[in-house]
Amino acid sequence: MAARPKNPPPDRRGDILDAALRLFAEKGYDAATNAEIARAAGITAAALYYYFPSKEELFRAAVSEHLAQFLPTLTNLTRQGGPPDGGSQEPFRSLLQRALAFFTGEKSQLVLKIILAEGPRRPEIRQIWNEQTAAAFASLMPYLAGAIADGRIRPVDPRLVFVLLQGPLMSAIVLRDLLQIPALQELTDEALVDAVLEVTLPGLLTDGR
Amino acid sequence: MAARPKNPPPDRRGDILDAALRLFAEKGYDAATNAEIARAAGITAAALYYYFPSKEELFRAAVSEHLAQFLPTLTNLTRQGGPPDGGSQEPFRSLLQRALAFFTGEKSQLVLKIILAEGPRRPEIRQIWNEQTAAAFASLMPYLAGAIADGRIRPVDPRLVFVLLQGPLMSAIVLRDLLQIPALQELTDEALVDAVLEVTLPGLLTDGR
DNA sequence: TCGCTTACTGATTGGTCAATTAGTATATAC
DNA sequence: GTATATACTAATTGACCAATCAGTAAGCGA
Repeated sequence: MAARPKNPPPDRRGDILDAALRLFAEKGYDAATNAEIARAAGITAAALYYYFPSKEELFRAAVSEHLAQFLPTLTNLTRQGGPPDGGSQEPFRSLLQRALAFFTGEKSQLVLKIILAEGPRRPEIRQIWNEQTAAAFASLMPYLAGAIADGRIRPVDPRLVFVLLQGPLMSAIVLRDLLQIPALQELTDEALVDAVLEVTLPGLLTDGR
Repeated sequence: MAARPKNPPPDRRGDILDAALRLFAEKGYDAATNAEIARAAGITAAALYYYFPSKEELFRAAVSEHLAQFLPTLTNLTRQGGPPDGGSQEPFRSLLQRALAFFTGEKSQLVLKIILAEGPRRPEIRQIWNEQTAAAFASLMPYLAGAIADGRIRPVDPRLVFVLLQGPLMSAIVLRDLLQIPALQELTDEALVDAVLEVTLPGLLTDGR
């Protein structure tokens, strides 16, 4: 009977998007029902259709708008901590630390679960991912290319540099955190970053190790 | 009306498992229907229940038995190509090449899609993955630990060595192949392996670069 | 205070799907 | 050549779920 709520929450739409992101990540698109999402957001299933035209659109909005929230953090990864300076690993330590801290964050992990689960089978999800991360990628490539042009890091394809540095972080996030492989549980973020800095990075810097 | 088939295929169960793996990978567990799987296997949906007690059990069997097929290949990765010998990158080149070739294989990618999609939300899938890959992991760790004990590679936690070498491969498989990020499409397996050998590996070998 | 808009709820519908059941043609054992 | 087990099919059932719809209480501008 209660139609319009007496003390309305300030951001119902945001609440729905948050609930949807969590449930889509935890149970998958099909297994997460409108009723569950609505209940988690404090409304009924029918009310979802007041804010979104379909479950599909709600899904896309949840992924897209949460990814958009990450954009400033991602593009700022290369802007803070200073430029790579002659042979020093400090700017890279800062970059890797903040990148890893970001991707192990709770919200990020929810988004990553969805991207890994639905991305490979949904072109529109891949497109959202590509559009939203393109800016971050586009700021990282000149950062690396510039360091190469200045002779601070060896002339290696910046995309390879990216994969070499980011790969170990991704491996830890997927294997340790998402798949919870027992043998990797004791790996700390610090040890991982240190290892990349001590093992991989020297192979990239022009002054060797 | 046609009940028992006139010329029965030799491995109906295997056909079902193959069809199930493909459809579960392409569409996800919920979106892949019994009817589709059955049709792809050349039978009706009801006949699935002659071979498997439920859709869940079929799913588990498809993942588990296909993973089991990979086991010999995975454990042999460290046995072929020779042991890591003094400062040479050759054994590692062979190891990385074969590992990457394996994981970019068609069947492997189907399994990987399922593991990445369902693993994070299903403990039983993580368990199957852990059980089946534990043997490969258990053969890799002494391989690396032995090389450390012999002083051929630097004393770095073998789990970190694993993550540093495997991470870039995983990054390529996930970002380039599964998420099809445009900027990474031109990355070849060869260039990737070369980069790991030239950049990351020298940081691990005792004689430096 | 009236009328309109906003922000919902409860009930219903149509469709889909996993699972069950009863039946049947083929092969195999004796 | 009959009996029994094997390997299925067609049809049905029950449950669930996305989406729709009619209604309704609260805010709001004139």
